[in-house]
Amino acid sequence: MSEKTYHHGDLRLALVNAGRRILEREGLEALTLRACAREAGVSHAAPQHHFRNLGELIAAIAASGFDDFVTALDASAAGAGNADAKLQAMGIAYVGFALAHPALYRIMFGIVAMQSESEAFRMARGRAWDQLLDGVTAAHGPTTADSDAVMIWSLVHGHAMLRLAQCMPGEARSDQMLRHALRTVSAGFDARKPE
Amino acid sequence: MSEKTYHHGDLRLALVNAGRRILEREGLEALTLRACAREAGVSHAAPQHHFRNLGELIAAIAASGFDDFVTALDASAAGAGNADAKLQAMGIAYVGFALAHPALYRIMFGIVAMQSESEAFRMARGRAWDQLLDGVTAAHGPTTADSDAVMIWSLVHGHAMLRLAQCMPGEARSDQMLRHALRTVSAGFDARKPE
DNA sequence: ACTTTATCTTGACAGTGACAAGATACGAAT
DNA sequence: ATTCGTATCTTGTCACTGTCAAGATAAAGT
Repeated sequence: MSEKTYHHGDLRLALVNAGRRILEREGLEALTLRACAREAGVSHAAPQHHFRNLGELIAAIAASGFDDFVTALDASAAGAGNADAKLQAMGIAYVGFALAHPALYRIMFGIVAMQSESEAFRMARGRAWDQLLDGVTAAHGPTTADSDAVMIWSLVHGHAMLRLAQCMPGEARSDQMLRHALRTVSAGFDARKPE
Repeated sequence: MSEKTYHHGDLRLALVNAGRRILEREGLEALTLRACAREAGVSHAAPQHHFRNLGELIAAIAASGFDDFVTALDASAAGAGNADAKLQAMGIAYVGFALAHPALYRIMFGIVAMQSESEAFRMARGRAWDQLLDGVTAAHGPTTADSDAVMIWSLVHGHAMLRLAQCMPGEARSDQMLRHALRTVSAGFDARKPE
């Protein structure tokens, strides 16, 4: 739909998708309002009526990214066995998503989206957090679930960011190092409650 | 020195310091070549002769940030008792530095500096990593020190980034959550080797 | 059918990074 | 000490950006 009419139909969505395409194809610095407008086939000022400024477009792209993110984590958890295996699988999938969509991932946790007041962005990000919290609760109980979830989130997020920043010594072994870290966390949780 | 002569004296350093001042005062998006030139009191094209492009200036600023970073971590470790306490103190100081200099910290781990080919940046970042590796080796032995160091780095880096992105549920308790995480990691390490 | 409103276009403006060409002053060689 | 080469800084320019304003077009409501 939305072919050559004067009114686009759903330009808002088209701009978000155009932005995501640009991100994958050319990276962060190529993501400009005008580039998105070009990619969507509209004039340079058309986005004004759907996003007050560049930050809001970026926030919308980030929200769209979080939707896919949650979907990917869900799928990985569904393919695993017990609760602990699900949590480990989510950790692997978390980093996998970041590595597969580096520019998008950076935007999802960047300042611009954060500083925007987009409610959709906050909701989408909140869903990701809830999903992680559920996974931790299922695997290690609700007692210190929020602290534990923050810890695991920190671990996988930090791991992903460091790899994106090419800080990792021994890039080849980094997948193995991630599994090592996830196992160690699990051991730390279990060591705490003798059970 | 370097008052009102035509030749500045050490414009390169002056630009880096100007950039850091702008970062602290106005944040990331205010950090432009022209703004640094203004802050240093030179014309808009003066930086060309010291940095080929904006990325190289940013890399130099990031390198300067890593220098201070290493100094701060060193100081925190010096103030702690045994090796494990030193490592914990470094973790706290790590996050503390990120929270105290959010814009600088983002640049230090951002794409722009990473994509630059600045050798000084890579060296400064390498020193930070070596310092962390030494701390882990001292506290938990050299057997899996690199994996363990990657894990701790991921944890504190992720924790810092998530707090900068205001992702933390319960901001008030996040310091406590950090200590919780550092203790859990330590417990995980110890649980692995029964000793 | 007419009006109102939302959407898109065209045009403009200041600010940016980068380049080129000219001005200035330091340093080295004579 | 003078001269010359060169590094440094300035001025001017260009394409590009985000944002605003005003006009054109089409959809929706009355």
